[in-house]
Formats: sequence, C-alpha cells, structure tokens
Amino acid sequence: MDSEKIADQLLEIYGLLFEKFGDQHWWPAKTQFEVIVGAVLTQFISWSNVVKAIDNLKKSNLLDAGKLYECDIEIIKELIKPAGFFNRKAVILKSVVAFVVEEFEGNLDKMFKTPLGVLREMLLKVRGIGPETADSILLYAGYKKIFVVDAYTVRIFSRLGFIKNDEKYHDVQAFFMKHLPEEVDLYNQFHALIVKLGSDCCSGKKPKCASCVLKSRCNETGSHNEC
DNA sequence: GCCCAGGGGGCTC
DNA sequence: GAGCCCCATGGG
Repeated sequence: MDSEKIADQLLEIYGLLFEKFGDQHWWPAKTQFEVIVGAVLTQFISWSNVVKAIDNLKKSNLLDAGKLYECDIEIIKELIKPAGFFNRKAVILKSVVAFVVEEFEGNLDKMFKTPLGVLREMLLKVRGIGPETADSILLYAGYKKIFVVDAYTVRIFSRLGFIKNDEKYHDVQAFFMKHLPEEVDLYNQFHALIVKLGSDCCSGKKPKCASCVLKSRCNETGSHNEC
C-alpha cells in the first residue's frame, strides 16, 4: 500500500472515531505538572483509579514539583494508594520531581524549552519512565509533536493490517508520525480516541466488537473477541 | 471471587 | 534480545 493511501486511511479512521466518540479533551488535568503526575500514576491502571490518587495529592496541597520533592516518600505512598503499585510509583514520582527540580529548578517552561529529542532522552533515563510515559508527558504536558503509542494502538492497528502485532514501540510511533500530518492537536486527539475505542470495545470479559466502529474494517474473520 | 486496567524494570537464559 | 515475573488497588 502506498504511503499516501495509508495516510488517507489513517485520517479516515480518525474521522470515524471522532464522529463516534467526539472530543476527548485530553489530558484530563488542569496543569502541566498534573499531567506528569497522572502519566506516572496511570501506568497499567485505569484512569478512574488515578483520579482518587491525584485528588488526595491536591487535598494535601502536594501537586507541585517543589513540594513533592520535599515530601516524605511514606506520605506520598499513602496518598497515591488508590492508583495501585504505590511502593513503586512513589519512587518513580520522587525520581521525576527530582529530575524537574534538579535539572530545571522546578520550572516546567524551562524544561519544555529543551529540544524535543534531548528532553525525550533525558526523560527516558529517569527511573520508571519508559517510552509511553515519556511521550505522554511530552505531548500532553509539553505540547510537543510526538505520537504516543500504547497497547491498544498496537492491538487495534495490527488487527487492521497496518502494522505487525509484535512491532516495536519506536517503529509503531514512526509509522504514525510518517503518515499523519505533523500536528500536536491531531496526535493528542488520535491517541485519546484510540484509548477510548480500546477501553470501550476491546477489553473486559465481554468484548463489544459488534458495536466497534471499526469492525467493518477489521481483517479478522470469525469471532471478534479481540478487535 | 475473579478479571482486568491509559507500563516499566529486573532477572534469566 | 526475548520471555517471564513482579508491582497492588479498585471497578465491573
């Protein structure tokens, strides 16, 4: 399939998803720092679990890089318990705020003025920050032109025949960034819609692929147990 | 009671 | 470098 055709198809799918689900208003956070905290806390956890943890941090007036940097880790653990894996995530949060405070004096404007590639590499060196979390921070907190890939992206687009199901993160990301217009808003909305589609149609005990907006495009025959 | 959720790291081979 | 296992809570 030629490149132009792939681009058209991706935009067509984007259009279908937007028509079906509408504006997702991602990231559901009020500040850039809240996006960063949310990106860490949502690792392998549904967003509904994260909301409580962020709320606890807000109530304790700790949703701030400097304050979290100073805060005792045991207090952080207690507050973020609802988001699961709290022992590990508290350590990750500490690592991230240490990075922001020690490298950029806690100033996110300064942090996001760092060239994209350089900042991405720096984030990936922070303990607990992998490609998806780094890219979520760059796109949703920093408004950087970087496409976020997650498990749903691979699952859905491999089923649709665009990529292989064992494709590496960077290859999937490169695929989307090659074929989509280079627009932050499009990257933002497309990833959010993919997650919406994935969590609505392609997970849980009773997959609801009959209602999946992309069923007609899916190249799987027979049972649609995994879209 | 059981399964799954908006990942990532460490270990083993 | 691929394949496992672990992390832990909460909603359906």
